[in-house]
Amino acid sequence: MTANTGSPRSRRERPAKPALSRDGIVSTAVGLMRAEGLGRVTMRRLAQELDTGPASLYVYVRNTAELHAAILDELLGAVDLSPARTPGDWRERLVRVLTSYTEVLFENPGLAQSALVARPSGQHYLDLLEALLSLLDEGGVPAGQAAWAVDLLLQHGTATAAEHAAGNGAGNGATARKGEWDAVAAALRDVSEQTHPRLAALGTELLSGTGPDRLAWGFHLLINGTLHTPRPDAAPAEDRRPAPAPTEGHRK
Amino acid sequence: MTANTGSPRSRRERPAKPALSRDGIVSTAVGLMRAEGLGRVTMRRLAQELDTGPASLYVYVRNTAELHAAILDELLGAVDLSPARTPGDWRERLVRVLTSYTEVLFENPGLAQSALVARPSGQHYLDLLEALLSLLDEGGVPAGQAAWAVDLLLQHGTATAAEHAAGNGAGNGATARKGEWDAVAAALRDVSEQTHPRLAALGTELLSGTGPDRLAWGFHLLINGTLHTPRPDAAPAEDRRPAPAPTEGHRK
DNA sequence: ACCTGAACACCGTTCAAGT
DNA sequence: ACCTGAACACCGTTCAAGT
Repeated sequence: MTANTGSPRSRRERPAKPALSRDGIVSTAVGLMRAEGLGRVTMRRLAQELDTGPASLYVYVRNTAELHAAILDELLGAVDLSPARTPGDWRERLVRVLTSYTEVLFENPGLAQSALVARPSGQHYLDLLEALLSLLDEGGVPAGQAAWAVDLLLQHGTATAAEHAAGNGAGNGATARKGEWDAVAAALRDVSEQTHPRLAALGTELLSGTGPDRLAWGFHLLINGTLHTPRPDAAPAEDRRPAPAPTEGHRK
Repeated sequence: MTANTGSPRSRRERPAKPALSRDGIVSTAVGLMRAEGLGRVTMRRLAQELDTGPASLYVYVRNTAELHAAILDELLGAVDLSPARTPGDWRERLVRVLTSYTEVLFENPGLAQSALVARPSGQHYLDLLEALLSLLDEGGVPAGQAAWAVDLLLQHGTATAAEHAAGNGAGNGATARKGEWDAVAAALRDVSEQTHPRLAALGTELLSGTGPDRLAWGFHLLINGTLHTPRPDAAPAEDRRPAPAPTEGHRK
């Protein structure tokens, strides 16, 4: 109801300068990112897009990190959570959700980098957490382990996506990364059998496998590890229940 | 022998401007970082420190990412690899090495952030890889799994350290992070039992535990997971050896 | 060759002042 | 209150020109 303020006199081209609001700023930021890449989503460029000065944005957003987190939460709306509610092997479904999450970040590795530092805390992020916890519960993972494991699972996806960032968005990505990759590959090739026997034996095995294969392997490894690793604070003996009675569907 | 060039006439204060070299640049960068934080290790500031213009640095360093990677490799010299060569439980020793790695990065979270994108490939990094592989081998982890697991283990340490970065080095860190953390905590507190039952049930359990406890738990989880997760490409049936004959010391 | 001055095209954030 | 012009204090990288 308080939406259409302002006079009917519009400013030339733009479809009437919209009033500033946090949501408006974030959604303009998302659009700008889709159009020009994260590297161009700066306070100054964003302000320009909103036809104002950079200082105005600071009324709604604390800093650039918070802006990035808000953008990310918006993007997380595209994560496919449906596997959490369909039948089938819970591990496979869990990996599907996590892969979807990672794919979203892969499209903007720069955001993944930000996500490690400034976590989102919006609606979509909470939905994602809930879906993951629900799948872990279905798999019979004890609640305490699940609570800590979610972080690890998301961390793996986030970090893997972040690894593909280079510079901050614009085109130079591929070239720069090739340089870095070759550096590691070259270092491994030139390694001495005397000083680094195991490295020499494994050779390029360290860099083998496709991205998706390694990502999925990592998720499976984390899931298996979770099932096999009780928390260090697993309650003092006196307070521990007899046997943590496996939840329905334990180990399938 | 080619070291002391230049005339004896020194420039006022500085102990005679040293000739530029990649090593000199990197070690000056390390010093600058120790003195003023990673946020001040910029091409311009570094050039100033070396008494030259920023353009000169590009003769020796491709870009800022490569500079950061070189700095990191230098710092990795401080990682304690001795547990790889002492007796005792291999898992504990493995975790000790990984913890030492993470601690080095914790002192400069900004570098951890860089490390995800621009991996080091220098001497110290190779030494670290060799030590980790040697411990995994001692634990009877099949070579293929070990080759992939190393990345995951280091990724966990790197990402955990990177999470503590804020801004890019200078003081504002603590304050900024507190804001972010509170945001997640607040979001979790206000979650609805109807829409997010599991989140509501777990509550602050998700954020429980000390940093070191969670870090170590993560490492143990990864190690356990590695032992329980064969690689997807584990060789076609025809080419597979009868039974991967456990290496010496399998499962201790 | 190796080195660099100067320029190009930008940044985040703050604050005093306006409406 | 909400908004902003202008300033402060910086950036990475390139390139033509010097030695």
